[in-house]
Amino acid sequence: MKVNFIGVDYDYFDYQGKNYIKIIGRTDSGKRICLIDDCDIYFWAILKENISEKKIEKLINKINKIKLDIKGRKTKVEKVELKTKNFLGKKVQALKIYATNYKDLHDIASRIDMDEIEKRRGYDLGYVTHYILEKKVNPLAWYEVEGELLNNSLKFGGIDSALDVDICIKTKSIKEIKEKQFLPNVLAYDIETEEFEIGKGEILMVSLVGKNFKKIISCKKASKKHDYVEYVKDEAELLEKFVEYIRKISPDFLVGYFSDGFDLPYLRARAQKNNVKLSLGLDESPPRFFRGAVPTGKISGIVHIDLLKFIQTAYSQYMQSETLSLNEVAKEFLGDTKKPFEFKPSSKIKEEEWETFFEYNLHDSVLTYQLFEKFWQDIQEFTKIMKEPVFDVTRNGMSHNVEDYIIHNLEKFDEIPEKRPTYDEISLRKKQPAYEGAFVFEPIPGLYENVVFFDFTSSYGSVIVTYNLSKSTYLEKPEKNSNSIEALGKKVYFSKKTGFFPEMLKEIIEKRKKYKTELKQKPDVVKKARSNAYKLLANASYGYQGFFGARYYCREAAAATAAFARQSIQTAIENIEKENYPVIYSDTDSIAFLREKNSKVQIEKFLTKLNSKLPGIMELELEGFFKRGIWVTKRAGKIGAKKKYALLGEDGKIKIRGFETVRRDWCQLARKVQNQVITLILNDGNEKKAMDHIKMIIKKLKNREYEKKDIMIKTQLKKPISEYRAISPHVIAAKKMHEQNIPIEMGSLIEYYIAETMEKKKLVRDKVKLPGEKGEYNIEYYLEKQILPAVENIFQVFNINLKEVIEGKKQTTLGDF
DNA sequence: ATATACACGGATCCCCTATTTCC
DNA sequence: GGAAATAGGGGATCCGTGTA
Repeated sequence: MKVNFIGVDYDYFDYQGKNYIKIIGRTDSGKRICLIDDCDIYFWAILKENISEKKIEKLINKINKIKLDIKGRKTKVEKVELKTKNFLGKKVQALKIYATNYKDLHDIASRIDMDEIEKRRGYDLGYVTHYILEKKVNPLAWYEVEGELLNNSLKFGGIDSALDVDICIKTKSIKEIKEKQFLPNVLAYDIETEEFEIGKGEILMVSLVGKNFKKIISCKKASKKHDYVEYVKDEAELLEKFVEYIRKISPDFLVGYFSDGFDLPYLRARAQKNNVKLSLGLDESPPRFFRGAVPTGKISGIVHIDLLKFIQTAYSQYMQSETLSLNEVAKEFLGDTKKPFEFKPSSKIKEEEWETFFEYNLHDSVLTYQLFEKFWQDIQEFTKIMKEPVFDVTRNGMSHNVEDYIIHNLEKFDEIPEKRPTYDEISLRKKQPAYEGAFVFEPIPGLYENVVFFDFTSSYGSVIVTYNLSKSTYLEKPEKNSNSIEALGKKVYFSKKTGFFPEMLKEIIEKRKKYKTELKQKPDVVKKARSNAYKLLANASYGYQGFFGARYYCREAAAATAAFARQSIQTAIENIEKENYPVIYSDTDSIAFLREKNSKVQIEKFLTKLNSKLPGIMELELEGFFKRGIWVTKRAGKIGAKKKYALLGEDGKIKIRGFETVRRDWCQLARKVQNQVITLILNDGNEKKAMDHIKMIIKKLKNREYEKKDIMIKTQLKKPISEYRAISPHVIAAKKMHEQNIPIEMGSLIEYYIAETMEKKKLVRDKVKLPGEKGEYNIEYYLEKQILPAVENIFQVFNINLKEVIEGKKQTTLGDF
């Protein structure tokens, strides 16, 4: 039988002691298909140098005889081949050791500790990755498959009858074909529960939203019934109905928001309690959970996606939202929000309120569904580039993605994969002191006109490529013709023979450039997603080499990258100053300077000239021209504050970096006022209007004209309450919330305000009150600790001591405020 | 558990010294 | 008068959140 196929969910199983891959996907006619396949199983034993042929032959014979009987499984070395390969860029002789079962590779490897063997590698990739590498059946790519149709067959223990698919094939041959359209069947879901703690209270309702499908299952009755609501008699029936609908719809993707951490584990817990089998898998298996910071929930044959995780790694750094709550994320990407609903115990919800609750619940799934549509393109590109299944790609962090990319591109270099670091190695790496990072220029506080920003494109990435910095190119001993620099308190050397990591990164950067240009010429969603994926990959590569968990960890390379980057930026600054452009500021890879009377064309010419002198793929680009920019002093002292500035663009847009305005742990009022002051000053070029404005604000503050929402302070709880050594205001607020049974956990955003107190209290934390608590805001605190600190150093730029002005005025015209 | 360092600034912690309180 | 308690100053540290 021949069929066109795309792979979506990857899993494997053992049959008669051997491993088989089970890929669930679709045919081009939309049929659900299961593909069964296998591949050679092997790992590598890298030999020491200069081992005689005779010795090798003896060694092979010895290894060939290895047989194991462990974990109730008989396994053996099937064959051994001698190959010439590369390991960390060096030519090596290695034995390719084939075995029966992937899971036994580790045990076999530990038996092979002969003297002639230097290293053992390639047994820790996981069967799915190993299979994808071996057979090149990449997720979300199209293939023409030829094989034996299993129909009520006894093969593999009757797998085809046990699986809820249209076609089940044992693969004979497989060949890549041109990309076809794939419109996945997607179902979003969301549950509402009595309690927040997993499994503690009953599930009140479940909503399911697909392409042309809307459903609420609930045992609570509303006064008016929408046709999408389906009543059930109790929780057990609700769970059964939920399973029934999912089985009927059989989606490729079941999508939730924070569903790894809440919805799916909650459903599982309640199913256990009600003795209902949560047989969501195509083989009717219940979800399996894997340990982690947040456990991940896997459903056999259906890809369970927790969108929150993907957004976290792929998008959060470019987002405006202050939290990654469904509400804020939907607001930012869809321009839509959650429906309003005030939570209370279900016994207190009136009949007419249930209707609103249903609408609320349904809309959460609608938002989740729409967000999936929004990110589907990105998920596809990530999957295709990393060549790992959607389930993993949507959950992995960026370092993991970088590593997957490397592993799936090693073949071109004939490289044997490096192993994952052991626990001991990781602890050792973690103990290493931090190495010197980026250079930041200390600005001279002031208001400047005609500011230009130059940026190094993919700065760290370009440095790694240009100076060939990686684990495989690092030279333990100095060599003459090499790249070298001071780092980690010594001189470090890197070979000039291009390593595979810099080479891969070069390709990533080139691709990113290519798609970015194409995108500019003719925008489309695929190019946008692709360009973005390569951009993220390029940006994460530097961090990867310095990350303690990386297979290709190289502290010297990471430190050298930072060192070469410092050198590059400092040279660029010198060259800009040499042309008599005053440099105002610089941080890591960007430089701000004044163009004074020079035209934009002159600046662009100057940029070309600068670029002609840069080594390798180092390149400066024009980030932008700005009408004005302001840099301020630090709170204490007179020196210029780094990482804090504001710009007025040519288009009139204001760009604010680092100021309290952009920090969520300052109250709205202080942030808004600071923003207004900055805007007024940048637009007018002086502080006059800003001064009037701030006086008015202070007056209103003292008259208590502001609402609670303006003065709420939000701070995230980063660890369990008990672990805090310093008891700061937000910890006190969290404690209060805990006492009032308001659900909080690590990661919760704690909201509180500072209130007036009867007695004089010294510590701020003694004045903390929760939003619900009665009290009046503490005028002195908000003036002295929020409003004034936010704007004081901005006025300092004009040599105005705001405090003196305010207090001075107070003396002359008492009662003015 | 799962990219890096640099930086700001609030608040508390903690040590020291001076002053007050207690006996 | 001397020891213990308290207040306050100031640097160190913790903590959260930014920039790149």
